[in-house]
Amino acid sequence: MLELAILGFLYDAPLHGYELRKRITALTGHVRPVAESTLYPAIKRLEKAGLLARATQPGSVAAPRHVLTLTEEGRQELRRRLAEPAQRDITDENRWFTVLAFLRHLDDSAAQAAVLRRRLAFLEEPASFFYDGDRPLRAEELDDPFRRGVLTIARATSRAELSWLRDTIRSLDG
Amino acid sequence: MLELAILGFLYDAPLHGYELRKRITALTGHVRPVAESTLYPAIKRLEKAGLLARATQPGSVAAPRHVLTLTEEGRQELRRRLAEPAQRDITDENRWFTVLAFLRHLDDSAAQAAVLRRRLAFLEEPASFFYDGDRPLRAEELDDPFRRGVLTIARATSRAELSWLRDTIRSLDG
DNA sequence: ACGCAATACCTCGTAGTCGAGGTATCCTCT
DNA sequence: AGAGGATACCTCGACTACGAGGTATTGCGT
Repeated sequence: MLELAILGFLYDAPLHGYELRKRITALTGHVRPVAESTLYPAIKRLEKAGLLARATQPGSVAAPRHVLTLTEEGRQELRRRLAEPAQRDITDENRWFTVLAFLRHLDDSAAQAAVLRRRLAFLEEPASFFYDGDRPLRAEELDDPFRRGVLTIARATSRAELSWLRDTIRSLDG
Repeated sequence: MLELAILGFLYDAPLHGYELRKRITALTGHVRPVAESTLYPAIKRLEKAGLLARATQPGSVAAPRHVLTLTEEGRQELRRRLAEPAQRDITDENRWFTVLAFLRHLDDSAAQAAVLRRRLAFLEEPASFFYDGDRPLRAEELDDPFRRGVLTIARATSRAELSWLRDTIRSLDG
């Protein structure tokens, strides 16, 4: 998820690590903060894998900056990760939002629609958080107000997302 | 999050690992599956920390079961984790839902309301996923349909959750 | 002159997570 | 009789992530 965000932000323009960190913090930081000690090793991983290159620039403000640029492999890798997300990236909302934030970088609208359809299929599966044996429980059947809240919130999200997905898939297809 | 779920399920009744796994899979598995190789070490950690005890029972169906029971420290620890969740548990929806799933185990309704108020405060902060400099962008200002989707969905979730939170806090206070 | 915040990057140890694989029992279907 | 699936638990190596801490520069306020 972090690597996807790095690739996604660099796809638009070269950035140095510190700026990248600010963008990632803005994107997902209020929900899931990213420590510097997670970001810098991730950058090194991607560099080692040949997905990005760094150019040291004398510090415009303070310490020397390492300007990071995606290589052609890096650009391909982003498109590949967007076109074929892991199942995790489809089901986990945090990861899914990261995919959505960069999905415009897929230039093929059929490929974009295919990704949205995977999320649609996931949301259309009958799933609950709470079961009576194998039978999913509805909010109304729960005594616990907090568990009822979970289902109420999840249902509202699901409804909003389903209608957005259907609209967007229709407009990508048409 | 995993440890919280283990403590939460065992708070109600002793279970063996395999059954615990099924319950956790039902609770959060459709979003974020839990591998066995994550669960069993987690059980051992909790056992080593004195939060749970295991009793080997001759296998009723197959291999011998290790029935897991919370110790008094374990029960206290669950209540402590529920009463004072880490900020992560408040902001990350996956973790938050796990807190909610077991919040009924806090016997003090004022303490329950305090936890809900932390979530309320978090949701009431103005935050977006996308910024123009420091200014949070609204869905209408975005050209990108996918990013617009992120904001649309997040806004629907937030609205549903805020109204549920306010209602529930009111009924806990009253 | 001094401290402090912001910029910018880094290392280290620890801990959590995962996939792949292993072991063994019992039951059902063929 | 044998295969396969469910039950039930485990190890191992690799990777990712985190907090704590470190380094160095620039600029602002007092």
